[in-house]
Amino acid sequence: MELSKRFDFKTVDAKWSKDWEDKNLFHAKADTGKPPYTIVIPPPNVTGILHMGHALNNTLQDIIIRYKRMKGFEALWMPGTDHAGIATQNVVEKALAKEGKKRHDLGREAFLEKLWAWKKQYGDTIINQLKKIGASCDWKRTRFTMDDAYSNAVKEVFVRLYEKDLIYRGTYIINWCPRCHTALSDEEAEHKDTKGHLYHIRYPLKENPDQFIVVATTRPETMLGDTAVAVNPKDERYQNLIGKILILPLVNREIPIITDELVDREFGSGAVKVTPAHDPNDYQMGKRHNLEFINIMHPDGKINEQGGVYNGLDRFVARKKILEDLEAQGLLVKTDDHLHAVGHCYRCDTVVEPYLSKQWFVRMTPLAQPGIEAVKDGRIKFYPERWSKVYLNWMEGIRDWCISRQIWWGHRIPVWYCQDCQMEIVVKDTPAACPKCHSKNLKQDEDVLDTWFSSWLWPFATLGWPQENADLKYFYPTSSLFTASEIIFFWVARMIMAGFEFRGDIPFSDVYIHGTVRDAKGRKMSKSLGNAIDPLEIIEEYGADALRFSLIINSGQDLFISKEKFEIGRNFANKIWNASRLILMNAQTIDPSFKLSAIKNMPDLDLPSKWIISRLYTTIKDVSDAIEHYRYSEAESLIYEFFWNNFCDWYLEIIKNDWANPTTQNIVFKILAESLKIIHPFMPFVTEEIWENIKKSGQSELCIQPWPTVEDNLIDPQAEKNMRILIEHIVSIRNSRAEWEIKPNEELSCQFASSSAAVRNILENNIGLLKSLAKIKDPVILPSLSQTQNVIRNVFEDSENAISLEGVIDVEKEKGRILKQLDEYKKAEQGLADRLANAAFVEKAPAEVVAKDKERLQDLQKKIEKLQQAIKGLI
RNA sequence: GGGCGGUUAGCUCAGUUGGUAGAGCUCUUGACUUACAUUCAAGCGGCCGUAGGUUCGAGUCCUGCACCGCCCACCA
Repeated sequence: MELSKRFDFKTVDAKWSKDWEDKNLFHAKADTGKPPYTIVIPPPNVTGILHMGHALNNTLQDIIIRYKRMKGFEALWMPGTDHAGIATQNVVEKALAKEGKKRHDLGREAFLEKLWAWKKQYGDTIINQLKKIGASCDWKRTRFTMDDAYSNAVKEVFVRLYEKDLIYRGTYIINWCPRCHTALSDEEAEHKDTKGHLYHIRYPLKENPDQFIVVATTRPETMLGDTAVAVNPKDERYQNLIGKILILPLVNREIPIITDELVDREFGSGAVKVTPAHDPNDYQMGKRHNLEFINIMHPDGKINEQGGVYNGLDRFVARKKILEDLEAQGLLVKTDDHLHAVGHCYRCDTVVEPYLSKQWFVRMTPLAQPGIEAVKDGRIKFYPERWSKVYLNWMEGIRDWCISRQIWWGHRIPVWYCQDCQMEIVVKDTPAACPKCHSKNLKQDEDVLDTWFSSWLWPFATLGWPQENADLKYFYPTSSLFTASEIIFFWVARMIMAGFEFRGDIPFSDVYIHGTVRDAKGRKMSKSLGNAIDPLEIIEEYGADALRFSLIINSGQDLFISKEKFEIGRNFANKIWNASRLILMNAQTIDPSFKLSAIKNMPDLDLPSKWIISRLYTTIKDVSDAIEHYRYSEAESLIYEFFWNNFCDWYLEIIKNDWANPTTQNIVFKILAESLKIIHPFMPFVTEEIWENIKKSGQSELCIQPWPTVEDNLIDPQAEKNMRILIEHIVSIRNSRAEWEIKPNEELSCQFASSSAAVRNILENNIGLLKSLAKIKDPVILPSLSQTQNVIRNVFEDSENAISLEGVIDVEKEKGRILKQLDEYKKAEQGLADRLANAAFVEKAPAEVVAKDKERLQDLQKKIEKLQQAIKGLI
């Protein structure tokens, strides 16, 4: 048994990915008798490759699913990908554009073929990348949101909601992306603060063209569609103008001055131009006042024939031209700088246009109700808890969801229109004839559904719904969901609604919201900014374990990542590897039946062994607890501290000369084995590889080993405390050695001085350890400098090797240090004394606290006394 | 305009029921001690953003303020 000199993660990672998959170790079956634990992956888009956010997201899921698997759950992690409607269509269109083609050149069918080819390629790439980071998904179950079975679920849902009158079709103002040529939901329009201008424009009165009303607008081009001007009914300034007719400049349309509560008297001029077809507020006003709705734009954002001379101009070109024309006519009063929120397409960043069009909507208010209650009463919990507030705010003010998209890649809306009687037929499968007039002249709706209209079914559609099969019954509801905060509205909230609507229950009980991965400057990582660190590059250079460990240890809140941050993971993997090498080199006679619990209470077991065993189980306990509470970075810190600082830096050093002892070998070996188990969820590859070399013959892979159980008698707080005292003294001896340069062959007598008999006892019982680790023949315990002086004087006084203390100690430096320390002690002493003199404190504070303070005070006084002596000795 | 998060060592961050501040990196000093230089030993370095309040005692609880960041929102 021997490990190679270096941890060769490249071959090791690939080897275990393959082994786990070949042996089907992550396949979960229904009704195994074990309790189920289920996670569904947030399906990555098939647009491209995995980024750092995916690496984080999937590592978090992998940690808990590996943990639960080892804990004895039937752990299912459902993998898959999302067709990501607009996003994917956009990237394929871009690729097509390079060939100088547009999607309409190909036609719908041929274009969709291209998309499926793309999906095949990138879907596979993404799955492979997930495997590379070590994701222990049930790969045989890999789903895609446009699989046949999945599409069936989508259609089922559409029909059901339609039949309950929760889906309707209507003409409303929606967010329109002129570049993607499609409607967007409210969530898909990202509002960004944008520097713009507020233009003040004169609209002349019909009865007297020399009289004006001034309106303020940020989008002057929309005036082509104005059908009124509104003022607040209480605005004194405009009382005499209400009801009068204006002549709309450039267009010469007659429009009335109306009143509406919506108008803010303070803003701008207090008069608003009303464009019912191009602004959501104006739309409301238009409805209220029965105004005309004039659509002035083509779907691509160019002005249409309603725009008169501006016909054919792009909206922004038209804006410029209109301003010039108004200026020329003396109608542009002034232009102010103005910061305002402008909606942008979340997929292509084009400025969205509020646009009047006929779309399909889902009525959300009735769906939201059970989802609100479930979070309020704790059936669904958010981690961290504060996100539940964000969720509830959105749910309580929810608005109807525009679900139709004018693109080709997606689930086609299952609605047919009879061309003869205009009947609207909503059914899952293509109808043969119109049920009303029996016409066969039917035409399917051209649109597809919002990509989230399929994603919101993910937790149960992946398990086979609408069929009530064994998987669904066993694995659903799922256990936890891991995602980023950006996705709460798009996906989490809607999954909860779908869960209740179609399964009558929560879809998952815990929602863990992790931070966003940013660069060192705090900017979001993105391809366009060029600041993205590719997880695959990190894997290539440092290995997947290093990537995982480093990401998680930084994952408390948002992550500020630079390349150097991955060194900690690389170094830790290296440490684990080398410690294992050392152990395998030295531990040759292992008793397979050896148990730590059996020897733990052996009376002659040395303190360090008692200590490390206790530390191991304390760590196991704390790590388990941290994982259960979604405190992953804390779990890693605990592991790191235990394995590196306790096990490697202390225990392995302590037993350095004791390898021949079979008990030592057994202990070390067992501690390594148990450590590997708890490290495995975080760093699966390196631990699995080492396990391969230390496991008993016939034992299976580490990833399906049981999680270590903690028996309370394995934890020994007293041993941990004693060892801490010992370590403190060893450290102080090391330091003093460095100061006084005592040569190795010099004999020093051993003297213990400690305020506490218990401590002295510990030291005396471990004199051997003190000697070996302090690396001098007889160690000197240094409670104070003066005492040390005495020791040294006593030893060397009569000897010809006597050394002068002044010669080896920098007296001034030492004095300075002691004075500083003395000062601190005195301050602390004063504080404590004051407190103890305070009658209220002694009376009100818990007795133990008072007692502790008294003890501390005595301790301090002793220390001060010693230091004062030391100072005398120096002078 | 509303809501949320942050402000602790030069940097990145821990700090879980309030009890005299912790880690990693950086820097400085020492060690090539054959498991590991992706290492080991040690040192330097903090009135815990600011002003108040509660308390015997506040990084920790309450209030105001400042700065940074995020989310939501129909002031055109």
